[in-house]
Order: sequence, then structure tokens, then C-alpha cells
Amino acid sequence: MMEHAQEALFRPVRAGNAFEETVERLMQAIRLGVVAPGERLPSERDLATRLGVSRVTVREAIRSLQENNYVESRRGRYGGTFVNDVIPKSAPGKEFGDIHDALTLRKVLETGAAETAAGRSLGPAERRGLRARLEEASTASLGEYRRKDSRLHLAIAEATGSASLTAAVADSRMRVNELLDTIPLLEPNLAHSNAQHERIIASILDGDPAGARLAMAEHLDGTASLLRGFLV
Amino acid sequence: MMEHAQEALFRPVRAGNAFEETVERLMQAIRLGVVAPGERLPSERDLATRLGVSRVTVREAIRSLQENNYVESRRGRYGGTFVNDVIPKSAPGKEFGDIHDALTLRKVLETGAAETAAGRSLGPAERRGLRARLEEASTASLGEYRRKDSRLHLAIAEATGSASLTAAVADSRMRVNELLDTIPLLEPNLAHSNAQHERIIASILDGDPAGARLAMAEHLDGTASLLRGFLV
DNA sequence: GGCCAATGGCTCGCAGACATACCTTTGGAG
DNA sequence: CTCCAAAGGTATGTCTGCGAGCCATTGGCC
Repeated sequence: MMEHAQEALFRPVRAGNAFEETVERLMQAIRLGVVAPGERLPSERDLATRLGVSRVTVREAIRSLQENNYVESRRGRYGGTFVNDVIPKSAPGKEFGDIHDALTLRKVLETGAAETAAGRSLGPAERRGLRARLEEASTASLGEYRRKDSRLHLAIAEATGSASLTAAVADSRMRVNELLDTIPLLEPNLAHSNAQHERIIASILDGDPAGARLAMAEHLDGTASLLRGFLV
Repeated sequence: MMEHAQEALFRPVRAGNAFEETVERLMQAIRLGVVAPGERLPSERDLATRLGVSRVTVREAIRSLQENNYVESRRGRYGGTFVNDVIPKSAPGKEFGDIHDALTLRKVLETGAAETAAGRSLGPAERRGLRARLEEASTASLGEYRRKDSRLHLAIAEATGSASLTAAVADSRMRVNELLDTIPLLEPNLAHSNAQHERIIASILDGDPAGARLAMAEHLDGTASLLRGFLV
């Protein structure tokens, strides 16, 4: 019997209860900038359907976000649940194994996504979307950088046309962002990142898979060594 | 708001109920050959702990496998639940979008895994393990080929040292295997596959990441075009 | 031959999640 | 000004899944 493969296959079937999972997803949407500050989440009924949980559970999750000041809800037509500007903390306590695991998966997924995206023939809407996210990230302030950066990387994953690859990238980024939140973000890193982003997007738009992979790999190695340096 | 990224983030929080998820995992372990015919599954109590579900749920899942002749249970000390030789078939009905999605994710994950594994310094046990799986796959009969093939690919994923990458590869393989089960497996394909396997493992053992990636990419492209040809 | 540890087999009460229905608030449309 | 669609807020009965305990069976060890 393959002892180690069992660890992967016999891992827990569910990460947490429905409530915790739902909170996690909504947090992802907010922290990755998929729903930006000031914007509205989908309605509770809509979320319940999409997430496959009951509306009660969605409401409990939103309640918990309200209590931590992530969102505010307004009633009535054209009401809804809106994302606040303040984005509170995060609490670490990671081990080295976790870091290696998270960074390995991220590198595989994101270099693969960049290469795949570059190998496709993208429509004008997709090309515009990528350029827009690049522009957003390059003009972002320190405070909003992580969110804009995530949106750019997610847009690259989407450009592969694979929903499950996009989902995997989103999950992976959440894990890595948790780690990144524990170390300082400095202006020089940011400028360097932006230059790398431009190379990545240029390679994708030019249809240069090898270039896109290489540029993404260098980009990721930057934050990876930063992380390893700070946390080990 | 990024409409498409929402589809990824607001996907269902749980794939099915605890029972269905548990059945799925046990099926994976059996079909991917992690627990071979004649071998014993971990005890119910053990599985319940590892899978994070109650023993009742594990038992219901095993019950369902028994009814489909996948396993048999024996009581008493040194008893347990044993995998049968007969491996029944599944029934498909996939759409093209699913196929593209599954193949895209697989390619990203497995080429990344091969490259990562080749870039690590593997211990003697890992090197032996890879050679053993290669040997098993190359001497496998038509009937057991898919299982042995999966074990080899899983061993490569394990060699990356990343548990979550291994888990992702396992999930991805399950999806693709479901598709592969619907098309014929022929001796020439098998011989070709074995030759490619040797190149992949050789590159990994030689510490040649680029070569490993390339060899894996060619290997996967083979079955990918086979699939696209048969199913589109 | 008897013991006993480890396994599968079984039951019952509780907590979490669900489906469904209804109430309240709000602001644009007519 | 009135209406009403769409959103959040609330309540209730049902069911799934869990925890925990106990029973039944088996085969090696003493």
C-alpha cells in the first residue's frame, strides 16, 4: 500500500462546518478584491443558491463579517450587503512545512496558468480585462496593493478558461496571502512587482507561453524567498 | 466587480453530503490503486478520524461499496474491509467544457509536479519508490494498467513533498480517469505510455526539471488528444 | 484451552443545517 | 401618491450527521 498517497486521499472530507466554509469564501471574495470596498455582495438568496448552503447559514456568515466590520447590510430594494473600507487583521502561526507546501502548489498553479493563458487566443474582452487589472495593480497604494495584485493574478487564471484552475488559484492565493500578511510590504518590492507584472501580461498578450511561464516564475520566486527569509 | 472570478469563488462550499464525499474518497483510493485488490482499507475508526466524519458515515459509505462489490468486510481481530478484484465500471455523460477544464488543470498540475520533483534532491527511498512504480506500470496488464499508471503519477506528485499538490493531482486524475474509462485502452497506446514514463522518471531522477516537464507534457498531450478525439 | 485486543455491527439522543414560509423595509416606476 | 419588487429579518419543523457507548466476532498469544 502506498502509505504517503493515503495521507492525500484520506485527508478530511470537509474543511469545516458549513458556516465556517461560508465565512471563508466570503472573506476570500473580499480579501482577494473580487468584491471591492463599497461594492455589494450578491443577495443572500443568490449566495445561498451559489454556495449550496441554506440562507440561514449565509446570514450567520454575513453576521459574523458584520461583527468584524468587514461589511454592512442595508434593507429594502437596492439594499444589500456592502463591503467596508477597513480590512482588519489576520493571525499567523505557521510551520515551515505549511509554507513549503503552499508555495510549491502556488508556483505550479500560477506558472501553469500563465503559460496556458499565453497559449490561448484571447478575445478582446479578456485582453482588455488583463490590461485593466495590470493598470489597477500598478497604480495601487500600499494599502490596496495585495487586493489589486490578487485580482490581477485571478484574471490571469480566468484567462485559461478553466473554472477549476481558477478556483485552485484562488484557494492557493488565500493561503499564501495569509502568510504575506505577516510580513512588511515595502515600496521597493512593490515597484519590482509591477515591473514583473508588466512582463507577465506582455508575454501573455503576445502569445508567448515560455516567456509568460518564466516571468511568472521569477515573480513568484521573489515573494517566495521574501517569505522564507522572514518566516524561517 | 469581477464577474467571472465570482464563479470560482462562489462555487458550492461542499461537493455533496458527508456520505457521498466519503464514498468518493474510498473509490478514489481503490480506483487509483492506492489500496490494491486483496489489500485492507484502514479500520473504520481510523478512517473516521482521518476523513473527519463519524464512524456511522464511514460505515454507510463502506456498505455502499459492498453492495457494488468493490469490497468485502470480515469481523474479528485481523479482520477489516478488503478490496475485491472485480472493479465495476462507471457511467459518464460529459460535456466538452468539462473535458477542457479537466485536461487544463491536469496539465498544469502534473507538468508542474514533474518539474518540481526533478528540482528536489530526492532521498534513496523516494528514488526506489519511483523506480518501483515505473516497473509496476510497465509490466501491468491491460486490466490493471489504469491503476498502476495512477500510482506512478501519484508517486511523482508525492515526490514534490507537497501534500496539497498531491491531493490536487489525485482529484484531477479521478476526473480524467472517469473520462478515460469511456474510451478503449489499446496495447500500442500502452507501449507508448511506458516509453514516455521512462523518460519522465529518468529526467526526475537525473534532476532535469525542464526535461521532466517536457516529457510529462508530451505524455499528457497524448491521452488528451485521444480523449478529445473520442469524445468530441 | 482461555484470554483479550482489535475489528466490524448496532443504537440512541443531540446539535447543526436545511427548506419553507412569512414579515419588514426601502426606493423607483407608474 | 400609490404600488410593488427586491432586499434583509425572523420563525419553525425536519432531517442529516455526529458522538458515544455497547455488542459480537475472530484469531493470535500465553
